[in-house]
Amino acid sequence: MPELPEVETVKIGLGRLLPGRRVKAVDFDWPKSFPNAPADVERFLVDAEVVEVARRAKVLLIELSSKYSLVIHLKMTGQLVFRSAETSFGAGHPNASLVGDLPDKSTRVTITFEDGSKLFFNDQRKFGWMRLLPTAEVVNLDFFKKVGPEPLAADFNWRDMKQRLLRRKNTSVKAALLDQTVIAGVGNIYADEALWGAKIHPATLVHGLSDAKFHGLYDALVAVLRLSIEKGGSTDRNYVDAEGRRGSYLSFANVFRRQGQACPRCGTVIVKTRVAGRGTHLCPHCQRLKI
DNA sequence: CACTTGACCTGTCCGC
DNA sequence: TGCGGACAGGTCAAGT
Repeated sequence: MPELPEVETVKIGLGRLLPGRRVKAVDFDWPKSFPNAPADVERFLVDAEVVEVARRAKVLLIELSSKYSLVIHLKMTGQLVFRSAETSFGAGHPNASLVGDLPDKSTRVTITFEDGSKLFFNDQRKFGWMRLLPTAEVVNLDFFKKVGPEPLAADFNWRDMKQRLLRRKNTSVKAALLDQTVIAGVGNIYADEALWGAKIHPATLVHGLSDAKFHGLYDALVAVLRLSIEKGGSTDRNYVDAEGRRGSYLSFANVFRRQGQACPRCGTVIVKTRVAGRGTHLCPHCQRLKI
């Protein structure tokens, strides 16, 4: 669920909150959520200071003064929520967190800083993970070696996108968009939204797309990602920003989870179906499948 | 090699 | 009301 815009929103939030803070203690219980040896955590995380927060694809990187970095993937239900020592927004406060008292039963890792503030890694479904790695080795992770280009990079254009997608020419365009080795950061929400924007049926085979469609898909994807970042990401079940607040993008969505409602463009009822093994939302009039 | 499906988890919702 | 099963979605491993 956290896709590129959600992870970017968390990155921006943590980038404002964490740099300069020094780690005092780390608590974790679920080994899969944080598989590092306690001795390494003691040596390279405790007493280290946060230098910078970055993002690549859907992965967050918290760079530390120890020359190690925390590499974090939120997968579907992961959250990174920061609480200052005195945070206590009452219910009804405009900045009230959606998340209650922490730690709670989905808290997998708690990082306490010297000033008493804390960073909680919550993950209901335990698919997400956090790893402590030498910063220099991050680029050597299989994931980083294989992951595709950032769709919002200044030098990424529709021709690059066409070329990348054609690596999966015999599969559906939706499956190709979701493939992180093709393009980084696109997940189910933004794949559906971009395909609606470009008037392409998600099951269309990549090799069946015209240049005009590739160009339109690029424009639609970039537009939807930018809009969502501007809105603080999606308002979805588990996603919250670094301060535990919802985003508002989903209220701007045109098809995602809008089955049964009218297509904003033509009024046809939006349907939900299954493409590439995923729940897929589309307008049967605007996005016709032609083989 | 290209492509598809299942596993990893927990919580929620739907039908009987 | 209780209960089983489908579903949610990111990624990797295993299967075709």
